[in-house]
Amino acid sequence: MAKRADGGRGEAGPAKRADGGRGQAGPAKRADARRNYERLLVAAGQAFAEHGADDVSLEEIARRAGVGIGTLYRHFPSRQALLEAVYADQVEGLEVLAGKLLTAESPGDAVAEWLHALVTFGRTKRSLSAALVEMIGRDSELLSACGATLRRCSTAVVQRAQDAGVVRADVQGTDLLRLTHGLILASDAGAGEAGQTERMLRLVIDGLLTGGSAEPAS
Amino acid sequence: MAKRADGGRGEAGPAKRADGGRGQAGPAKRADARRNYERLLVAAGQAFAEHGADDVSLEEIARRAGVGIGTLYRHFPSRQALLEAVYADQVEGLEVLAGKLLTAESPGDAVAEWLHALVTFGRTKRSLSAALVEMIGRDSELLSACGATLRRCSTAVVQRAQDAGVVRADVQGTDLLRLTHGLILASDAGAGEAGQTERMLRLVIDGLLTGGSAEPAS
DNA sequence: TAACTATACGGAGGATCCCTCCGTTTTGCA
DNA sequence: TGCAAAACGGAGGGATCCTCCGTATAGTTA
Repeated sequence: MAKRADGGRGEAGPAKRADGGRGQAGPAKRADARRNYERLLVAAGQAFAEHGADDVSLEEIARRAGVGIGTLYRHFPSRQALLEAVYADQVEGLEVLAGKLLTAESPGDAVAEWLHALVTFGRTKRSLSAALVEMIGRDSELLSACGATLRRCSTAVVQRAQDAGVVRADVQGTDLLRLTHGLILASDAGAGEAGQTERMLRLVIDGLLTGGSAEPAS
Repeated sequence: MAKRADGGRGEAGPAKRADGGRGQAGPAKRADARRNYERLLVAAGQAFAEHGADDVSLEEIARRAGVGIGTLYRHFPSRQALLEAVYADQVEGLEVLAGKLLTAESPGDAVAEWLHALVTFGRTKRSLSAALVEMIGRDSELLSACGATLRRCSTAVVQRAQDAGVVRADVQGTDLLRLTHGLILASDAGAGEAGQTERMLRLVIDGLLTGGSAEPAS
């Protein structure tokens, strides 16, 4: 537990937002730079999800991404920066997904899919959490901004399903965030076998649907 | 940010309680072993408090304690084990303090001193927290046992002050734990200058005292 | 299309760190 | 005093981190 990272006095600074590669300011990055940036983000996301954010060497991430270690460090000056970027990227991905779900055919299925996405995201986030805790307080603007985004998306998806009458009226968007959070904690505390969370998740979804509150399916 | 510790596949095991050196079972340790054990505990406690539990190399701790790295590893097979031992030791120290406070002259001052101790402890604990999080779920019996001890001590100290009529009756021992917890979070989130927590702490103490609830000192 | 330059790439290398292993030293006891 | 078990201590193998700088490439201009 609590592996990786040493070298110590690396300062790391406020991790200047890492800007990404997409848009915003800057003198426009070169094409290969943007490509490598994306590759690193993907590789890091996978690696973190598999081994935990603290048990992956940056050199392995660079290897997976097919770039040199120097390239990784140019894009992400510190492990923190990479962590933040992965986190922000995933939240952005969720935001995009929410956008699609808001125009999906079935608002009910949209909620289910949204929950699935939240759980998947939450699992990764949890593996990041130990490391993310470190940046709370220092750069918590990023975290709070991402939190706000998630709340907004979740509320919108739920709202639409409620308007369509398929989800109970007394459910709040933020409830989903809490539910998934608890669900993840529960499922990896209870030595859960695979599929365990899947079952619980379905249970939750059934509970959210209108009319499903009287008789729990035995 | 999430430094230290690597080497990877070190397993580390359930960190077999590290037993300490004082009493309990075992074929009685040799004098020098017990002495070095204590030195390491002290050195680790200081080092963790100064640089954070993840930013101190075990070799530095050994150096501070004036022992070889091998000795450190014999006493504490893993960083986790050392962390746990330091934590348990500090809780034990608090327990002893509480015992003394229960026979102190002024029950009111005792509460104040108890709060101070809790804050000091909490600060260290916070620096340990990132690492301790890792062991929650795996070996949470230690944590829950320590938590119970703290609650018990806190309740006793408060109770005595209430019996003496110097602390409001609607205060619970566990309130102090929550208060200090919140106070610490607040003080290192708000870029607090030194003395900031001191001020807040006095404020809290004033609030606990009987009769102090009417006019907040301007 | 060819030449040119700012930008990006890549990985060797120095500095730590972790943890094990084993020869040497110390302690407790007969 | 002599001895064996227990403890000490640090060298060394393996792995990471992060920097530095020569080389390759994308974009641009003639």
